[in-house]
Amino acid sequence: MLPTPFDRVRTLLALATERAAATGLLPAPVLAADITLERPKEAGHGDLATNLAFSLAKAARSNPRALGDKLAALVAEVDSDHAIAQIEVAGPGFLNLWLGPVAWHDGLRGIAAAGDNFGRTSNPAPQKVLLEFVSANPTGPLHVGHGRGAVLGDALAAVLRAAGHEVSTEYYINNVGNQIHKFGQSVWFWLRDPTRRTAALAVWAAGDPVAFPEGFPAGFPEDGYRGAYIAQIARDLANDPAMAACVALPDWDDNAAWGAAEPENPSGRADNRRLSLRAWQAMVVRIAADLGRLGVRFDRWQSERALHGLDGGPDRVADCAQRLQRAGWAYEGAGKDDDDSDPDAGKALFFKGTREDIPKAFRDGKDRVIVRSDGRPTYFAADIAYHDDKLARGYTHLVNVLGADHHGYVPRLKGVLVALGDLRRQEGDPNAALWSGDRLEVPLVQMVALLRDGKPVPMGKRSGEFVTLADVMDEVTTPGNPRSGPDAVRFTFLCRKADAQVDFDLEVARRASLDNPVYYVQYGHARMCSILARAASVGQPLDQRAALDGTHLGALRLPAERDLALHCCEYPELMARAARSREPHQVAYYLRDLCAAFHGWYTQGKQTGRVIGEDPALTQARLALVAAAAQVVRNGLHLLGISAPERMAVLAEDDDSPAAAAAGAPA
RNA sequence: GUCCUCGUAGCUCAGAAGGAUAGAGCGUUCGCCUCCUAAGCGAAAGGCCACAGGUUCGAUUCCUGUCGGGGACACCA
Repeated sequence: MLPTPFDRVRTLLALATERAAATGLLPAPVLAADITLERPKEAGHGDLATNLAFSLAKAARSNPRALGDKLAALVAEVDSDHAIAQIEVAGPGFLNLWLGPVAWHDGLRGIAAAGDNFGRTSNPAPQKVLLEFVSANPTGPLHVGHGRGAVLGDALAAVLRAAGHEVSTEYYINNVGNQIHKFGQSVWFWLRDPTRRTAALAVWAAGDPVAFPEGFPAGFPEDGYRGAYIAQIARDLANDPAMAACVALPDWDDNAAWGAAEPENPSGRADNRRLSLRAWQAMVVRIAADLGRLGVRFDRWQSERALHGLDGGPDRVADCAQRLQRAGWAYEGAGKDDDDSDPDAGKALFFKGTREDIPKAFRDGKDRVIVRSDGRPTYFAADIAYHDDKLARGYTHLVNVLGADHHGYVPRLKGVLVALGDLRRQEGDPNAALWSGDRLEVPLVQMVALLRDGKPVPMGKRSGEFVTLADVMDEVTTPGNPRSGPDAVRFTFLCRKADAQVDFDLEVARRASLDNPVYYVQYGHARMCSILARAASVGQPLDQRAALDGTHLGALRLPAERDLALHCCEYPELMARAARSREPHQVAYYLRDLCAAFHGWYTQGKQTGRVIGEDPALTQARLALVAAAAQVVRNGLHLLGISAPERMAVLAEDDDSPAAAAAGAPA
């Protein structure tokens, strides 16, 4: 594979530092991978620039400019191919360099040769990453906030894979506990009263989710789930013969909150249990469908029930809790529920997350309960077992994409990894070093504020009224193009870094216009494709062979052409950066910038000569450049899970009717 | 109260392993299609990078504090 100009220059600079080290100018050479190279914003600063002389000046006991001069001379010595046409020391000590034709020509040839794989690099030190994201409770449909986490996680997985890491994705299903209990109970309420259910569904169908004239139906469980979807699940289950026995029961006891801790009543009433099971499974199916529509698929769905051994197999949650206690990381103690009223009550088991030997960044503010005084394990206990299992499976990096409202949970989880490491050391596990707080990274995803035409869309889970991810995709999809909705949702989320709050304006996302950046990039790709198609239709199709060989590239003379080529060649650089910082949004910004560079060159061509012209060599050279740009944009869009259309339908004219004009006029 | 996070152009946001004159879109103003998509391009205007200290050759970037926006502080998940 042909090196990109970036790789090539890095190699040369590294060679130069080797020579410098050999002559005693530097104490040690620099690795190519450690050299930062950038495309300067300023045209006069060369094609590429590096701050290498700054970073080495101190070690060389020299000043950056003097060192830069020497490095520049050494670079010229080692550059036998003339990949670098000119190199100069500028400003306080930057090395600015201009590329020789061979360097960027080879870059373009490399893109043609790599094709759909351009941007994927093999990594000398691949990380084994387990990426957990979404993991929303299966007690309700996904909303936009989940959608953001889904898009970010999915794009991050793609970026990491492209950068040569080994990635698995997982969704953790919290199918045990109080929330599942409430959820099942809520479904049960509607299931056993068909009359009221039908009436309620009619109210919802009428369009107003909270318009119950007499208030929400009496007897509905306190803190139950009040959404219409609950009644819909009940309706779907109503004809299931297995549910019949459940309907007649006087009260609700699914015991979903249990682990195996109470042998007297280990599993609740079978009929209720079956209902809960059906209900959350139905929800998981719906969640998976919504995610699938968004283009998000998981390698694995991890059931919390399985960790508890509720579906057979060992109870790994209890096992972890016991071992932590044995190792001195958990203790039985008194908490707030521990009063005099019930002397028989057991003691809760606390994880000692406040221990001084936990590094401060991973230390919790207080000890947390992992097994309640009644013997039921908490969510935290299950998560301990889950993360223990993740590391036991050999992953070197655990990445959990979490909503920012869960940030308080992070230190506790990292503290647990420290404890598990110590535990394994005590047990003599040779792999104990794999367990440590810094194995876990938690990119936090900020909230999404949903707007419609600049005004907030009210959301509130308690009232049962909230806008689902599916609703948003529906609203943002343009008729005739089912991909448009998911494309717009994905790109909108990827246009923000994760830890910034985002306003998602339904109107803007639906609009096929410039304030919707996905159209800008897709249009760029379509325009490139239509040029290539046009060339073929006028009898001058791109000569693939010549593009691979770089036969005609010498005909490209404009600075804008070299810039565009170089911009394309930067794609793998960008990918490595995005992977390292876990920031897929960088890809979205890169694509937008690349398209802007292309549009600029294209428009300039109306003066300086269009792509398809009289000179066959120049035409071929420009077509090769366009093809390379199209390849990169396509690869980037596909990486982000967004379609890259080859043509886009021309939009209808704006509505210039008097009514519209009047509406926009000042009053 | 403790902790986390964000404060960059009128608006929405990029940028930073410390580096050259801080960028883009929208909005405003002025230009550019006989043409392979004007869903585009060029230009102008718009900034004490919240504030105050510190670290050093150099800070919008790192550290500390202050002030603002958001969030978290359960035997919920």
